[in-house]
Amino acid sequence: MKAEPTLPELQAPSREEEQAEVIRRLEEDIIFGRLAPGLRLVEDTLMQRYGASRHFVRQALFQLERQGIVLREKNVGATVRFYSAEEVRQIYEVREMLTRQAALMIALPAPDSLIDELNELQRHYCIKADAQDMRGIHETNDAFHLALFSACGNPYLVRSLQDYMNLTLPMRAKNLADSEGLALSRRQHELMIELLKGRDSWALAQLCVDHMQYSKADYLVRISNDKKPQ
Amino acid sequence: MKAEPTLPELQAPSREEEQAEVIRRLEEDIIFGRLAPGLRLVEDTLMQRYGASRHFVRQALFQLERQGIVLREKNVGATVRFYSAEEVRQIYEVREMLTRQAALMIALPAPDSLIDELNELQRHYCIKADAQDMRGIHETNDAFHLALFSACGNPYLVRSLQDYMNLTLPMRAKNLADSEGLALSRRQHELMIELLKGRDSWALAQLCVDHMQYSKADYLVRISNDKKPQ
DNA sequence: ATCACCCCTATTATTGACAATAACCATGGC
DNA sequence: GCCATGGTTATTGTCAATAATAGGGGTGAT
Repeated sequence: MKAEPTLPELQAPSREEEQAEVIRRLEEDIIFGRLAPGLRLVEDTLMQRYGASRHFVRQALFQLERQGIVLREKNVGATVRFYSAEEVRQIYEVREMLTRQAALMIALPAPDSLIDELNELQRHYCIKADAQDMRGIHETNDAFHLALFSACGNPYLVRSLQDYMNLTLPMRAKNLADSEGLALSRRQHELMIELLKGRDSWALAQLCVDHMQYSKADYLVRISNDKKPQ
Repeated sequence: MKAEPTLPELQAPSREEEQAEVIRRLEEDIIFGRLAPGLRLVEDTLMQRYGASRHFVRQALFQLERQGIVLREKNVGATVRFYSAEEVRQIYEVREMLTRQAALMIALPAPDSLIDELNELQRHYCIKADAQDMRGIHETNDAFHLALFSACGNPYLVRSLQDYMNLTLPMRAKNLADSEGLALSRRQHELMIELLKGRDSWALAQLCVDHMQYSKADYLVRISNDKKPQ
C-alpha cells in the first residue's frame, strides 16, 4: 500500500488551481488598485503574500505581462503597468472597432436560447452588484459580454475582443465599484437584450460602443487629475 | 583576477538570444512543414535537437502555444497544431477586417519617408526572394507589412495584426517557396507603394485584402486534398 | 569637491534533480 | 475470450539550490 492519493476533491488545491488562484489574486490586487501602477512586484514578496512557490509567482507574472497589466524588464523585475491617456485612446479605438464588428455580425432577431442565457447572466450580475461583490461583478459582467459577442459566430473575433477586455480591466475596475456607473451599465445590458429581439443591428452595435464610453472617460479624467496636482 | 567575462560580443550566445534562437528554429521547423501537424513535440527530443535546456524548450512551447501554432495539453505534452478549413476561414475573416481598417487609417498621400522605407524593405525582400532564402523571405515580407501598417498610427492595432500574421504563418509559408505566388506578391507590394503616393484609401485597403487571398485559397485546397485521398 | 571605480546587496535567471501524472501493456479473474 | 486491475514506462510538472545581473553606496584619486 502506498501513500494514499489524499482524496482528490476533498480539499486538494491540485496545483493547477493553485496556479490559477495566484493569477486571479494578483490580477485582482492590480486592477482594484491595491497595487498601484509603477509599483515593483518583487517575486519574493509575492511568494510570501500569496503563500506560493517562486515557480507559480513567476508564471503568474508572465501571464499578466502577456495580458498587458504587468511590465517585465529583463534582470530588473516586474512592475504594475501604467497606461498614458494616449495609449488608452488607442486601445479603446481598437476595442471599439472589434466590438462594433462583432455586434454587426450577430444575426437578428436573436434566438430565444440566447435571450434566455443573457437574462440568466444578467440576473447573476444584478445579484453580485447588489452584494457589492467586486470580483463577482467583474466576472459576471465579462460573462455577459462574452456570451453576447459569442453570438457573432467567429470564436477568433471573440478571443481578440476578450484580449482587449482584459487589457482594459484596470480602466474598467473603478466603475464596477461606482454605483452610478453600475446602474447605467445595468440598464444598458437590459436594452441590449431588447435590441436583440429586434432587427436593428446598427442600434445594437452603437449601444455596445456607447456602453464602454463611461469607464473610458472616467479613467481619462482620473489620470489627468493624478498628473496635475503633482 | 577572476575568470574573465569571456569577451561579451565575440561568440557569446548570451542566453536570451539562445532562447530566441530556439523559438525561431522551432517555429521555422513547424511552419515550413519539417514537423507535420499532429506530430508530438516531446521536450526531451527538442532539448537534444536544439541543444537547449528543458527550461528554454518549455518557454518556446509556451510562446508558440500563445502564437497558436502549437497545442499543449496538460500532462500530455505538445503537438503541432492543425487548423480545419472552417477555422482558417474564421481566422482570415478577422485578419481581413483588421487589415482593411488599418489600411483605411493610413493618411494619404503618405510621406516620402515611408515610401523610402518601404522601397528599401522591398529591395531586401527581392534579394531574399532571388536567393530562395525561405527564412529571409518570410522575415523581410513581414517587415514590409509591419512598416506599412505601422503608418496607421495605432500600435495596438498593429500588434493585433501581427498576432494574426503569426497565426497564419503555417498557411502562408508554402507560398513563400512558390515562385508563382512570390512573383504575384512582389508585384502587389510595388502596387501598394504606388497607391500610397495617391489618395485612394479604398483601393489600398482592397489591395491589402486581396494580397492575402492567394495563400488562403491555396491552403484550403491543400488541406481538402490531404483529407480526400485518405 | 567631483568623478570614476569597485564592491556589496537585492533580485532575477537558469539548471538539474525529483515528483506527479497519464498512457501503455501484460497478467489474472471471471 | 474479454474485461478489469496492477505495474511499468514515458513524459510533463515542480522545486530549491546556484549563477548571473544590475543598481547603489562608499572610497579613493585627482
